Amino acid sequence: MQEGAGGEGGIHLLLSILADGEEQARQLGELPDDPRLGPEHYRGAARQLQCTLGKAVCVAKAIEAASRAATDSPRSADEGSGGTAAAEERPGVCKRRKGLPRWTRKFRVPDASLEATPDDGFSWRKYGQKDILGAKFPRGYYRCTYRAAQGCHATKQVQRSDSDLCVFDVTYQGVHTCHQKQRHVAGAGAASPHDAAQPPDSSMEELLIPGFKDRLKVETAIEASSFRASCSHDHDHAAIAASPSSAPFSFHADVVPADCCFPPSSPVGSSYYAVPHCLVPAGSYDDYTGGYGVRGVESDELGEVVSRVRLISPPPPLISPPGSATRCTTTPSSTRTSRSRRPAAAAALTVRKKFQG
DNA sequence: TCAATTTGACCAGG
DNA sequence: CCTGGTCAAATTGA
Repeated sequence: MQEGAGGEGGIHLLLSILADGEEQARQLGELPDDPRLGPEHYRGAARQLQCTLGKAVCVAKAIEAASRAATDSPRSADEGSGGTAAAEERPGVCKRRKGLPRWTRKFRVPDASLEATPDDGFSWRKYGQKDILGAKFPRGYYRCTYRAAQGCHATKQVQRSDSDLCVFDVTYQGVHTCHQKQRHVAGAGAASPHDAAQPPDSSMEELLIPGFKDRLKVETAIEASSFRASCSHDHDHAAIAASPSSAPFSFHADVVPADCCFPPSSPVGSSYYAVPHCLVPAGSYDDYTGGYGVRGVESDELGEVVSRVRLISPPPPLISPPGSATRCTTTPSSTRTSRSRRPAAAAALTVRKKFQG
């Protein structure tokens, strides 16, 4: 029941992008005929317009795909993949979600001995942990608490860095389609829709956590994103910056620039350049497997894209989760509803056990 | 008692 | 065949 992914929200976004494009075209037409500006000046404006149009195409495709998906079987990527039995019931269902947008963030804690794992403001439920070859620390697997209740397939993987015990690598996969209220960082500046659990903007922040406090209870609604596009003329990439400011973590967080803004430039044609990173992870500094593009976008991917479109578009009606006075979590059984009791601590406990033992 | 986490097993991809 | 991702029964704890 992913309600109308890419529906009205997507339309709004599309209209917004088109309006931007119209404005950019107007500005292009009004550029002064000044020989001092040089051709690059005009090319830049043209590129910007091209970026915007590319995004519009992507959003439109996403909307189209979403409407198609709504008429087809609405089953999402791994919804209801109940282990062996479910897999047997649906041969061919892939447990892994290769096509989903994926991006990585780094979280730094001030003290390596701290046990907590990064909290990005969303409610996650741990569903697994695994020792990874070559890694000193196990990787924790989390999925959205509202996976069953709201069909949200966002997941994340948390792994402590080998080289720096203060650093956690968090890999997000899929975007939140749920309506959970997202907490944001207290003391981290103005509330922002920007979210580490959403695909990153063009700056690919690395997040620092100077005051690694336990979950704070500041709630904020996901506001309409200013979702503005920016074109990198140096990279010939289009990227979207979803109101880059502070990330909504439940501890004080600073954002520092990372060293890389885009996926490595790939020798692909102009159609790839047009890949509006707007709707895809703009690339992570060390991991990017989305493979999105205007061309070859698969339906599942589009579903995620559309989901994001819905999230970032004019504020969806924020449905308070059951008992939302406190944050609720729901287990995959879809019958459980209660406050998260041991947020993120357990995984870290395991890490500590490993440390100690 | 209920819900979240842990952990071993299963499965698919490479 | 190895590895990573997921499932689900068992365990934990409020």
